[in-house]
Amino acid sequence: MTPVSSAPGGRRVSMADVAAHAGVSSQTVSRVSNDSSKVSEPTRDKVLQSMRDLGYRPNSAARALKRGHFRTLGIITFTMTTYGNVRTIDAIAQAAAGAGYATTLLPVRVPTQRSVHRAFGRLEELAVDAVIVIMETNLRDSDHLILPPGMPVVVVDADHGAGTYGVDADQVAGARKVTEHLLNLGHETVWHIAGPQASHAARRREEAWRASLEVAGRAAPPAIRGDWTARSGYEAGLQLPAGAECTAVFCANDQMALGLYRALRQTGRRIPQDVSVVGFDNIEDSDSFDPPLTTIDQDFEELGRECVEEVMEQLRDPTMPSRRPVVRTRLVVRDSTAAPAK
Amino acid sequence: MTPVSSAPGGRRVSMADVAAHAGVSSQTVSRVSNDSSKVSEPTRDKVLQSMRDLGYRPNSAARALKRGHFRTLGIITFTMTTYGNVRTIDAIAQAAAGAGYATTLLPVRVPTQRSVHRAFGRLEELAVDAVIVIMETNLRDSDHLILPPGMPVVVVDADHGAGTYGVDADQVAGARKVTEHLLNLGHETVWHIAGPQASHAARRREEAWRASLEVAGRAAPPAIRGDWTARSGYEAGLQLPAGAECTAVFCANDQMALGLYRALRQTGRRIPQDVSVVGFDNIEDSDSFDPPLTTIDQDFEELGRECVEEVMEQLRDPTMPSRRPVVRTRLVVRDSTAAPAK
DNA sequence: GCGTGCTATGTTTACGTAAACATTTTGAGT
DNA sequence: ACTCAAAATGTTTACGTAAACATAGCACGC
Repeated sequence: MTPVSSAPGGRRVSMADVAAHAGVSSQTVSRVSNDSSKVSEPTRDKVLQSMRDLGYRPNSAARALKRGHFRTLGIITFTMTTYGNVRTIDAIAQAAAGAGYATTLLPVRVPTQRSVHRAFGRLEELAVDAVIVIMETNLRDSDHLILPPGMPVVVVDADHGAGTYGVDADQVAGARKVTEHLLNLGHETVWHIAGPQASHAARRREEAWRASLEVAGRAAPPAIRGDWTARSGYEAGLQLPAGAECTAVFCANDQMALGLYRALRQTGRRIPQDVSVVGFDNIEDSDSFDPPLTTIDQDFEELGRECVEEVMEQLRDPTMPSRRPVVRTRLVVRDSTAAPAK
Repeated sequence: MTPVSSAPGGRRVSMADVAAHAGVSSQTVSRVSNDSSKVSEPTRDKVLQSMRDLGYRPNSAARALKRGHFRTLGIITFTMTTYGNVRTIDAIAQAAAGAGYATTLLPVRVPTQRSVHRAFGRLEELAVDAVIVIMETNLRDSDHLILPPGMPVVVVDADHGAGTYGVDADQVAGARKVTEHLLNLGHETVWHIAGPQASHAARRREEAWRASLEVAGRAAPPAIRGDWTARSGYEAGLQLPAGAECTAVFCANDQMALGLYRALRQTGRRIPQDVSVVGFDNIEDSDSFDPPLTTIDQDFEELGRECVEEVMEQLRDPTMPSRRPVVRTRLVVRDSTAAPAK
């Protein structure tokens, strides 16, 4: 028999339909559909058969209404074009799935006040138990996170005030490790190709780079600003001074480092003999750059796990303060860094 | 007054609570919450004020139950590590958002029979009106898409039988354009670094490459198989014969082309003077490869739009057959291809 | 002054599920 | 056979919303 999938009247098949078909009460159908304990073998089989016959599919809306939750997390994200965001989203989705939660994407195209408000407005409608915001980009002050009241929120990668839940990678330690690595190799100073002004991560990496140079008593050259893309890294690279003045460059991400590679080669400089290059992110491709790129590895899986962990914490007990975990970063030394030529 | 966010009894604030607080019926609250027409100005203000006072947030589950839909699409995806998948997911999410739909991710780690079944099982529970499956990887026959009955489905990037809804990029035309471009430049034949055996897209690109060579009466060298990663492209590149025997290589994606660049340079060959290289995908970075990569651009935005379009079609009228749209591909010629040395 | 028709609001009900409680059946122990 | 507990199943109800229907108020024309 092929499933009919719609009850008399054209409605979707409900428990009541299955119950009638199997000659039991709807509660028994419910039991089979859920615990499936406390139901005798023959009854269960009968009900399961009826479910198949009718093409029964539980109504998630009714379930959620009854249970009071969706087992679904929302992710507000401004872009999926940067590597870090994608990895973070993926990691969150995996971790959430592990905890039995699905993940709903709420893409916000441009971080203007209007679009953010609209997105957060739509959140009200969303079938979601909690929200993770991947900030990445600065909002103007007036846009400050106006979230639905009573909705647990975790913010990733943002300057957040006290009282909010947040998770972040240890950008500062990462940038410090880069700078120290290069100075230890004997470079006089380190140049920096920064990410966009609006990005929290970019700002923190830049500040940590500058601070590390200061601690070491070195003069910080002016930062050159890119926009995360390889193309902007290429253009930034063309602005670097030629000759011995610039022997080491720290790129705020690996993609810009790729662009920098091309700019350096085009202007006749070898990596690492003439210029050492370090990236940030450890994208999958970076070990196949030519030469393989020295970079900072961020543990996105852990970041995702921590996000989900924080959310779950908040769902369990909304009064609990955030642990505000910081995910470690790790220097991966490959072949793009070396001591400067004498 | 700060919102209380919970009604007497600890429950979330409901319409009834707002209604009581504002001294109106719950239906009036519903009207304000929805159309907001047919309500007098003073009443509306009163209700809105009560909503704010109590921190009212509509219950999406109850709404969905009443309305019969969630305005949410599900995406089943096997990996978010390949560029194409991410772009597709992003495009779908954007297109869905444009149509007023949210997007729920359902990541399936390994495409084994068990995990797929489990995921599709969880789908039953999912608060979703329809599903888009980004196949990408072959399932073993026994795993064939067992989806909940009555759930609209669109499959991307798969060999699908008749009767299903599907969308795909025109892999064949893309691969043909590549081969013809290289032959037209004067190359005797074209080598191929293929994607993994299990991938539909990889298989179709490989077949089209081989067919194009046949049509031109050229012998097809053995395909070298990679796994989409830059590292595998590097390793495949090391297996290419040295010398004039191999002057043109078509990589099944851009990342493998990046690895190939390194292998070629390492074995003393220049691009494009000694070897021409073509990729597939036109990833954002490929114009910053050194040299900028000739590749095939896939219009992922259109792919995403078409997916959503197909889903909407099916939601409107489940009996309608699929248009089975095919998204165009475009050859982007940059600096990695040239005529072979004489 | 009295229907007539409209607008604003209230009342009832149903959506599909599952908890809580009620009842029946089963079976083990005497 | 009879008691009693446990297991299996049934009945009632509530979850929060919104459609459908009902009613009250009010302006307007004759």
